Amino acid sequence: MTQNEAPPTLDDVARLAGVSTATVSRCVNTPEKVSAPTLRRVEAVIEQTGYTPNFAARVMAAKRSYTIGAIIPTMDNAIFARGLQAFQEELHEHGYTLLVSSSAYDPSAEAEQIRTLVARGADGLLLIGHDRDPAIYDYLSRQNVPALVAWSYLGDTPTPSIGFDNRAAMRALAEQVIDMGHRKIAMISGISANNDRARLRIDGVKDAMSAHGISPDTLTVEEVPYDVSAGAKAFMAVMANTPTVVLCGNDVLAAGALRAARSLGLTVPDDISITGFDDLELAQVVFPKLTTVRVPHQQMGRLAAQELIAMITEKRAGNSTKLDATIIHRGSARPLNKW
Amino acid sequence: MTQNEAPPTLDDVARLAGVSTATVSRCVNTPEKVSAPTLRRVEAVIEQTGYTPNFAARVMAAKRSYTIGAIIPTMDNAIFARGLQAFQEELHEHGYTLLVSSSAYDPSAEAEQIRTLVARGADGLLLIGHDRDPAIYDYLSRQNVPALVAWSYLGDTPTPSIGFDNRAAMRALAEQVIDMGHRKIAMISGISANNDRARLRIDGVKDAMSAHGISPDTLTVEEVPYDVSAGAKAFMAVMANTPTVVLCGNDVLAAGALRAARSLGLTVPDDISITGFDDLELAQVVFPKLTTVRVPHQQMGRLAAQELIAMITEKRAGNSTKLDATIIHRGSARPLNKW
DNA sequence: TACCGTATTGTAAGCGCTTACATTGCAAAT
DNA sequence: ATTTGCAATGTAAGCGCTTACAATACGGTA
Repeated sequence: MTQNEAPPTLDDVARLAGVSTATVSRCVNTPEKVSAPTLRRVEAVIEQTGYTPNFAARVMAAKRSYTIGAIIPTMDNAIFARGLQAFQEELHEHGYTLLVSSSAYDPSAEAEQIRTLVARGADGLLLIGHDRDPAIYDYLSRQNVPALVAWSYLGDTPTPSIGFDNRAAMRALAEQVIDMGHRKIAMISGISANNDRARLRIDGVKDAMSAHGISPDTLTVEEVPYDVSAGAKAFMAVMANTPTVVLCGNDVLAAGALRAARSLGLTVPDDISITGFDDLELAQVVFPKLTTVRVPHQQMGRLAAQELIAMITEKRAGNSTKLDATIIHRGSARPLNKW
Repeated sequence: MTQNEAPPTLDDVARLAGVSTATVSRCVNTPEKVSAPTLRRVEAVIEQTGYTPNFAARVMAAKRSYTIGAIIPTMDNAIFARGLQAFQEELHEHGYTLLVSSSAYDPSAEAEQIRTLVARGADGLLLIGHDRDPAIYDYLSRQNVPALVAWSYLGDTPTPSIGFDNRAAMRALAEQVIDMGHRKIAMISGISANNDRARLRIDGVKDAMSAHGISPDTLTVEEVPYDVSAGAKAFMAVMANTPTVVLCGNDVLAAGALRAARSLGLTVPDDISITGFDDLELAQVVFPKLTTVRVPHQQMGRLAAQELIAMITEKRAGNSTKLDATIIHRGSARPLNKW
């Protein structure tokens, strides 16, 4: 059995094809610079030996890895999956590879992952949200690694971002709910520390309340991790204040709230309205289907990839783009009709 | 502003600390071989310069990357998320980094990803399921990269695996359903081509039918991609044969089936029983909660990590482990009471 | 006092690739 | 026939690190 042989190197290929290493390298990277006969001969040898370029060596010599790193807060639920999928596809079409790691919403884990990805030669980084130690941005600029923030658009940030206005989106949803007659509002939010998305969504609700003459102080907020059971538990907690609507910072939390409501014998939306955020597939799986905010995941992912690649190849600062999030009305919220 | 400077290298550190490059390398990798004063001095310089070892250079010189690659069929739904999370955690505790990529259930994409990960110097690979071109296994053994299969345990495979017996698990569930009196059975399966898990689950149902004197030919099978809408559509299709129970190859498909049932005005489980597989979080979010097969995701992930690390460090063939999957009864299936 | 073993550090040879620069060959221009 | 320009190829210098081996220093032993 063929085994334990060292894998073929570029030198091996060069020797077997009777050309120099430079030529083999050209065949692999810039075939248009090689004459047709030579190219054919070299490719035959590559095929026959099963040669694969050694990535580490390539990165070292070229100082370019064609690799983009992304650090997302979690892989556990689908929040980032669709956007990341689109990001990855777009990258792939441009010859880049995506390296993903998850930080479990832990800032220091995130910092470590960022260092790891940079050390691995990532040409650029995708980060989620703006909230993080400024030292990280310093480090990145010192290492000359372009970074792009997604999932959150803020006006004037030093690091460019492709995202939507979490605050305005949540405000829009809250205003519609208020227009339905709801006044006693509760919110189940993700943990807002180090998470601008969560924080801004809470702010958005308060904005809507203020704008409609409802004191934001009357908002009951429960902050919990983004998982179904936590959402259910939080629902129990906020119900102590007898709200008529529970706005959730995320569909996963809303799914938990829905489950808790059912277990309390409450019918949604007749007894209580519940809304989500993100429009994950989950939103249409639960019953009733969730009224929620649709986030342009795919578009965000694709644009982020394009912008990041442009930043890398054109060696320029990135441009931010604000995308629109839209309210989707489904069955989980309805006008209040008992006064 | 400090910018555009080349990041500090090991040579820089050596010069600033007044030692040789070998000593700096030792400080980083095997500090116990360096005298305390030297170590202190070097560490101070590292701290002060913000030196991070260049990963590519390290891999090249050491021929060891402390990186494990995993190629999963999809990140789109949560099927592999929990297991992978556990895998990653266990790896991390041993100083390894995980590189994940998804093949979108496409064999040739998978093959490409495998090559990519090997070229990147992965010390070992985690693969999902056994079904793939033998040439891939050849390639891996030629490149001397250990691989481990997860999510499927088959008796005597050349490539070791950590998983459960998909066939037996599905058979067990099917037998319980048959014991409930069901005779007209339909199945919504994932695409079985190149997917032993899907295939074996179908086989498991047929086994159960045969064992109970029901002709396996009467099983209606609909194969669709693993997503909710596909599950819903497939449900419509299998209902043409008026089954009393629809076994789904996966919770995601079952969630789709549930949704379709509701849209047809059918009550689950009174009008029809539906079961899932995997026991994802989703299984408890839908209504009614799914009767399903619990897969030991976490345990599988952790064990896989341990075994793979052992294969790498001890340079030995891997051992397979068979884990147990258990049936979880919740509300989506019930005994047939109308004869 | 001469010698040895051990602990610590240094020297330098690669690891497999890319790429600036040098060389070669040949058709077109003079 | 000589020169020029360009396309194709080769030469060789690194990229930043690890590690086998060599060198050194120092305490202990005979």
